Amino acid sequence: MELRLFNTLKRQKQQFFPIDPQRVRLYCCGPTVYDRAHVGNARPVVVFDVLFRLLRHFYGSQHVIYVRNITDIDDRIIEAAHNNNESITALTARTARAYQLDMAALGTLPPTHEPRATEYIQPMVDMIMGLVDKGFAYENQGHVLFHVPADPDYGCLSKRPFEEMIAGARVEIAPYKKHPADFVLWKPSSQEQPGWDSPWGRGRPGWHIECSAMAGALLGEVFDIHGGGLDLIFPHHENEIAQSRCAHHGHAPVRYWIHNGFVQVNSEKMSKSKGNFFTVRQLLDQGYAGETIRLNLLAAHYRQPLDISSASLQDSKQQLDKFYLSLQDVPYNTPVNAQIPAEFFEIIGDDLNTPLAITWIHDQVNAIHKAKDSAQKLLLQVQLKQAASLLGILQQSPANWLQQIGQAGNVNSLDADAIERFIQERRQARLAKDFKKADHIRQHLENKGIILEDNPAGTRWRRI
RNA sequence: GGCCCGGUGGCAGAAUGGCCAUGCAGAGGAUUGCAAAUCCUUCAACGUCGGUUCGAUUCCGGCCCGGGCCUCCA
Repeated sequence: MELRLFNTLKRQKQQFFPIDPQRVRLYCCGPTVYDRAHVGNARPVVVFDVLFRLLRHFYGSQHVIYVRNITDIDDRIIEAAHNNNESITALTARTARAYQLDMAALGTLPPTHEPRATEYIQPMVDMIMGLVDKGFAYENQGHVLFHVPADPDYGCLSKRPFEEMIAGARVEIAPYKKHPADFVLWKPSSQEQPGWDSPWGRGRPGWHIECSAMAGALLGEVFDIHGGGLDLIFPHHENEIAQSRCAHHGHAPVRYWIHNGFVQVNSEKMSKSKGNFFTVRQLLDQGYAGETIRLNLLAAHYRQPLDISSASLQDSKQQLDKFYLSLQDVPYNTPVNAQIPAEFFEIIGDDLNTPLAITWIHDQVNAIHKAKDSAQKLLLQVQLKQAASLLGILQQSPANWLQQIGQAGNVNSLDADAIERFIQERRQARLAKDFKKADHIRQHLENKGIILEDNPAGTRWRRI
């Protein structure tokens, strides 16, 4: 399989070659755990999960190392803990756990490593010391700053001309900065603020250094793929590159940078600061299955903006219903020699074209319905499940989806036993040619969100 | 002010220099005791003005509109 990825560094698609096929390494910027994750936060996680699955399939699951950090020290955390009247450790532990549960609900695999920033303070301090020693950073008034003009390659990712970046820009002017673009590696902490001892006194790390330190510690000085949202290109990833390169013998730390577009609400970026967000948990509580949310997040190409709404979620749910309907009655105990068709890899390998992959699924579903014999049908069904596993969907039993999980907003109307009793009653009525009664039962169940489907083998039910 | 994206049928959303995307919705039909599911047929789009070309939704340029980054942000 050929995997091509759009590399932000080059602004074009490039074929992916790992540095070491035995150790394919990727890093994704994880959450700052001060609050629940909203749907926009979930997009890169789901996109990266597809990439992770694809790489595991291709290189072998034990040969892919995926790191996603948890930022558990940050000024927003300090503030939120203060507002909640809660300790920082309690807040971050609670929020990190919620994050893991929310992402698991979306069907994402846990990353190989999930390092916490507070567990990597020493590597950060070491890295900062190295930068100071080499003349890329300086201390001033208890702050340690990265001196941007010292790095001639600064701007290689965001492609911002250095001078123009300053002109008219809203950069923070601080008295301790030599240059307006210099950014904080380490800052002093007051008595109330959390802090760690360092050569520059008690303090805490700046925002960007943690990713450099954790990626360096777990993946090495140079690794394969680094991703995150479009909004991280500047300044976060630009600064990360600068720090890592200058600390690590001038080697660019990452070969392929990939960035996802935003989840939008009414054509505007979903963001905490705008307040136009909803959390993954809220959608789950409204009865949308995690798999529905996941499919919705994969319905547009990852670099395109993606509007999410009750209509788009409903559309995704309906598609999953349709897919699962085609997978009913798969005799899974029958051994099948099936492989994912090459055309599917061509689609998904072309910069993760998930919308086209979903179209492929529709085609496959259509072929299943038209299959001439049961052996061919089974082959197509197994292929479908295998291909869908790379997208992280369609892995549960159709009955489970159609009667429970997929219809979570409707599971309380009638329980399965009651439905079965109605079906038996209707069967008797039909045998007696009492169609009026049979139709009455059908209508009664439909009013409760239960659809009955008669077929030669009997009657099947599902929720809608 | 600087830099960067995008504008496709009623909606969602891909690909593509010349012919069908696909899904939902709509119309008609097949099937069904009635349904559901499924199948078949069908309608319909490429912001705008120029340029390149035998031919452009697709390449180039201007314009209009929307979004984003430059401050925390996935």
